[in-house]
Amino acid sequence: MSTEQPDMPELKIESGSGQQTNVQPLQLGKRLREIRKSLNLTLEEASQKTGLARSTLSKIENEQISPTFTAVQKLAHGLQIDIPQLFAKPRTTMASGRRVLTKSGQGTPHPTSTYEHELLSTDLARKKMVPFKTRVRARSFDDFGDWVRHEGEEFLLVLEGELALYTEFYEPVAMVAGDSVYYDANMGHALVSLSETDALVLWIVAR
Amino acid sequence: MSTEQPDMPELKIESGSGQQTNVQPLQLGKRLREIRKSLNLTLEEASQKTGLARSTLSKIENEQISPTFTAVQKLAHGLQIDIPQLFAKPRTTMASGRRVLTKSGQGTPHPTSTYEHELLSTDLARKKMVPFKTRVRARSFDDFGDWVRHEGEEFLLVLEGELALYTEFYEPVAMVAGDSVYYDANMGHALVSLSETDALVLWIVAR
DNA sequence: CAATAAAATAGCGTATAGGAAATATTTCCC
DNA sequence: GGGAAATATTTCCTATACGCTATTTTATTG
Repeated sequence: MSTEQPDMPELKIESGSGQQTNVQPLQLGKRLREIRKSLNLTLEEASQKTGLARSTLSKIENEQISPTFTAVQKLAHGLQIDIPQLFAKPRTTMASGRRVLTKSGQGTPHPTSTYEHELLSTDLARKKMVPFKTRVRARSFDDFGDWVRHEGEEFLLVLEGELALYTEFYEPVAMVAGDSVYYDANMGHALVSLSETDALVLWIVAR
Repeated sequence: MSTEQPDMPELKIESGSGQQTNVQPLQLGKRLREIRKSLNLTLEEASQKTGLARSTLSKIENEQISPTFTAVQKLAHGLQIDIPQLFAKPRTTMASGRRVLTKSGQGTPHPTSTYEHELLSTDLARKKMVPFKTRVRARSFDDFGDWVRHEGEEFLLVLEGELALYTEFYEPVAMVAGDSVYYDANMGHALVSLSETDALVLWIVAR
C-alpha cells in the first residue's frame, strides 16, 4: 500500500456516476467467502474466531447448508461484521468511489431572508446527505412565516455563536458552539440567533 | 475521553436523552412477534404469507428454535420487511417527530487506536445519519492496517487542526479548519493529523 | 514435476430445526 | 360463566444443520 505524501489543498470535483441496482439473490455464502478472504483468514482461523467448525463454514460458504440464526450471529460477532451489512447490497468495491472536497468559504451560496446557506457539496448525484454551512440571520421566531417542514432528518452542529432551536413539539432550546442536535425534519423547525452577530451552524439534511 | 472544554451557560433545557441501548441480546423472536402483531396477522396468516408452518413461527417467536437463514428469508419476504431492519435496534420510530440534543462534550465516547469518536446522537434507532465528533490521533497512514471501507456515504468537516485525507482512488489531500469533503465510504479512506496536536473533525455517516 | 504441507471439502453421527396434527389457551358471543 | 370459534402451543416425526474426522484439492518448495 502506497504511503504517499499529501498534496496541497485544492478543490477537486468529480461528478457522480449513477449505477445502482437492487434485487439481490442474496448469496450469503458467496458473501461470506468474500469477507473472509478480504480478512485474509483461513477456514481454520475463521473457525477459531467464530466458534463454528471448519466444515460448517465451508458448507455455508458453498451454500450446502442454510446456517441457523445463531450461527449467523457467531459469524458476525467473530468476524466483526454487523449483521445488516451482511444483507446489504453487493459491495460496489469498484470505481463507485467518488469524493468532493470543498474549501472553506468556497461552497455554493444560497441566501434566504432568515438563513444564509452555503452548500458544501455540489453536484454529487444521488447522494444521501446535503451538507450546508449556514449563517443564521433570524433574530426572532417571528422572522419565519410558519414552521419549516420537509421529508427527511436533520443534524446540526453549532460552529459559532449562540442560538435557539425552535421545534414543533418541544420547548425551544438554547445551543452554543459545540452543541448538536438531531431531529426529524417533518417536525416544524426554525433557528434563531441569540447573539448580536449571526450564528454559524453546520447543517445536514438526509433524504 | 472528554478533552473538551466545559460548555457555556444554558437557558432552556432538553438534556440529551442518554440511555444506553447497547449490545442487543438480539431477541429475534420478540421482534418478530411485534412485527406480526403490528401487521395484525395471526400465526396462520403469517404462515400462509411466509410458507412456514404455524408451529415453526410459534417456536421462533418463543425462541425455542433458531431459524435457519432460509427461514429468515421467507419471513422477511412474506412479511415485507427487509432483513437489516430485523436486526436493527429497537423501533423507537422517530418518524413521530423527535429530537435529540447533545451538549458539547456530552456524546458517547468510542475510542480506537487511530481515532477517538464521540457519538453525537445516542440510540439512533433507525436514523439515516450517524454523527460523530472525532479526534484524529493517527499521525501517519501506516497507523492504519488497511483501508477502511463500508457501506454508505460520509461527510466531514474539519473543526480544528490540519489533516490529510487519504482515499483509495485519489491523491491524498490536505484539509484545514472549515474545509469539508463528501465521499463514498465504499472507497477506502483514512484520516491523518498533520499538526502536532490531534485534529478535530465532524464526521457524518449516512447509510 | 514430485513430494509435502496447507487448506478446503465430504462423510457420518448427533443435535436440532421444520411441518402435520393434537392439545391447550384465549377470545367472543349468548 | 358455558360453550364455540379462533388463535397459539406442544408433541412427535422427518429433514437438515453442525461438529468430528477422514479425504480430496490446492498451494509450496525442492
